[in-house]
Amino acid sequence: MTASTLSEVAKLAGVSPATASRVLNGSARTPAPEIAERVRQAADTLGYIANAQAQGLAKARSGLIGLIVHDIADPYFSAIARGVQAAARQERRMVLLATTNGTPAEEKEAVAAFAARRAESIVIAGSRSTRSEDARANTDLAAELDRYCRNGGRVGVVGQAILGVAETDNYRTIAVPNEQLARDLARELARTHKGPFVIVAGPEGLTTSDERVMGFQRGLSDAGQPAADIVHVAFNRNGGFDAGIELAWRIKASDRSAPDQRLCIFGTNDVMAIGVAAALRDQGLRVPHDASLAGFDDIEWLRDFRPALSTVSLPLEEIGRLATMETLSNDNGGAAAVVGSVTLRRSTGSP
Amino acid sequence: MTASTLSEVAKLAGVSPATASRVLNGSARTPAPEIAERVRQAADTLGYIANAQAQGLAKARSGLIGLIVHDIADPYFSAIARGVQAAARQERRMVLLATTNGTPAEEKEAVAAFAARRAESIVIAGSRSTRSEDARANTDLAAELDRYCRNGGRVGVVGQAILGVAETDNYRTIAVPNEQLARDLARELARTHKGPFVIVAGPEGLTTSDERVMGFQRGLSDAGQPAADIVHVAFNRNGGFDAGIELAWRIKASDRSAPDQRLCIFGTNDVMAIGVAAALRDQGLRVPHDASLAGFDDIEWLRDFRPALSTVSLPLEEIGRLATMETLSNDNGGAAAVVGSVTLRRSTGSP
DNA sequence: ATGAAGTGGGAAAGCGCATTCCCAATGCAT
DNA sequence: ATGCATTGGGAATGCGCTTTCCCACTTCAT
Repeated sequence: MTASTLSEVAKLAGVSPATASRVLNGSARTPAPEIAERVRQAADTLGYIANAQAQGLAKARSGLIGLIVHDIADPYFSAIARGVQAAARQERRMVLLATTNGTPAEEKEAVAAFAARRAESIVIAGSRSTRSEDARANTDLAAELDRYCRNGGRVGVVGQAILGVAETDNYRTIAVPNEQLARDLARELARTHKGPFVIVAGPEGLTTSDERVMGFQRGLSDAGQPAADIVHVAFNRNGGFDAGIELAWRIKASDRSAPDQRLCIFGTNDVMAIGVAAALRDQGLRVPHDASLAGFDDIEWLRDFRPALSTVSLPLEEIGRLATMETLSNDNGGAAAVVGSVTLRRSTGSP
Repeated sequence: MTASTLSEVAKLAGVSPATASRVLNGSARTPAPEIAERVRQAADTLGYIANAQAQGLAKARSGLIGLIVHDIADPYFSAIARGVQAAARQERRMVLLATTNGTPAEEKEAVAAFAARRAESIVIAGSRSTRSEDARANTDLAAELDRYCRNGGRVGVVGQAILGVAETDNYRTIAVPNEQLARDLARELARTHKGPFVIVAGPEGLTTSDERVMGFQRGLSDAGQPAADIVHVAFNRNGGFDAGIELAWRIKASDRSAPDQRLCIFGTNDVMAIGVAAALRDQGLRVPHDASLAGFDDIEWLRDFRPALSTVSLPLEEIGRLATMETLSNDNGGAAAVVGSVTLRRSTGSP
């Protein structure tokens, strides 16, 4: 590690480190053009690259943004990550990445690690959990975030607020209207679908899933339909597949030609819905012929899937971008709203 | 930013900063248990979190790994990123993320930024470019990497080596046998397909695409088939779609029932192939009925796509993991090899 | 001509930590 | 009882940079 230092550059240019710093790394004071040129020359010949760690120490600003996701390979999160990255780039920051598998305990660790690196802000994406076995870890996470905020860090949470964090101005949540949108979706579906509804949900206590379930049920109720059955499985493609296999039996046992017996399945996220579709196909059933199917998120990579999936479109990249800007801006007004929309496609079309 | 410091902890515990450092952040010397306990208590009540920047400065180690990808939302890269993240976590490092849209100029900037942060190693994923308009930027990138390596940084490149970088022990490339695998794929396809082949490739000069094209042609030649036509489009889903629209005309104009006129389309990556499929479907054509279709990469999220895509399976997550470990390990032996395999599915099955 | 205000460079003091070096205290063999 | 090695804590230095603060020196109004 023999990278050259500022004082080496200064010495070569025949100036003081202070002056070199001023010309190379910006400051309120601008040295004379002739001197500046000499310093730049010296820096160039030495291949000088400022040590951001030292700068961070001296300026008490790191230029770092921490991003916490469940799984970076999940298209939901990678879309958000793209937005975060874009915003960070625009604001001349770098992003630190942490993945947690969705466990609050690992989220807490990530926050601590980011705090140690003095990240200027932290963006947390991914559903919260209200399960009792996570209660302890959630409390710890909230405490860690509290501490981080008290020390001047800013945090932006995508989706739902994290329970127990003091609501300071440093802590913002980018609300995703999961419930409202699921409700809209249900109402929309109920207009044409007359048979029973089934919800393929994530584990109970996963807030995002719970909100979507609740909204969907409410939408059905709005439409005068009976509540849907709920199947709880893993909140991913394979969970959807498992549920799909199970539901296939039910579909086969019913009279599919009777509109009032035809099933409409709502997967609480797109990849689950895709898992359901795969399972049904596996069992010789066709969508929408034998059952309707809808998802949530409108994942970009799934749009070429056939039958095209009815879903709720969420501006994921924009959400990531928004969350990031929110943690960087000082205007505490106008909690920027995320707007999604019901997108009906073939998977809930006529059989 | 009022985070408490080591000396505050030390003062509260009634010891010197040196001692506090030794107990809290590990050292060859271990203070007495009774003292250690006191320090730990103090740290706890103050909510002390070590300043990683300061530690990095003092120890000349940052604990950072830089990851450079074209686009984090692309499932190819996000799969690799998952592997990098897993390895980093295992080795107690954090990952810094940079996206570059595939331009060498931005890659160079990312390397410089990582160097400034004193990242211990850098993993670069994504195809190289040999296009003449990128030549200058490539040279700059190579120079930047050279400098980084000379200063003790380690770099791991996924795919092809970057031209012009001095081959030191700090610089390693995780070779992906694109050409060999494409060749295998072509040979395998040629066993059953008797009609003409068309390659939907990325822009000329994109190394990954070029390698796959070359390998495929070689495979066809091995099998005694004439070389395939090549369509150059953008190396993404929309590029594939564009090519698909064009090819649809050709397919419609041919006698699809004649086996020796049926087209087999090779998209040089999976998302391009999906784009082609979407376009053909759009034009009322069916795969594999009206044409065969194959891709490359075996993207996880595309496996539920129907018709199931014949492709070349690449252990993307493992590649990311490998690249990372490679830059962290000191044993310079055994250039760990990536092994892929041809995976035939329905999209190239019988019409 | 003289003092006040303004310019522009350098010296020096940290930023928060690790680590070397020093030193007092202890244990042990002789 | 004496000398030597060993142990364990603290003082001090430095990592590479930013930023006050200070100090010539120049400019301008009076």
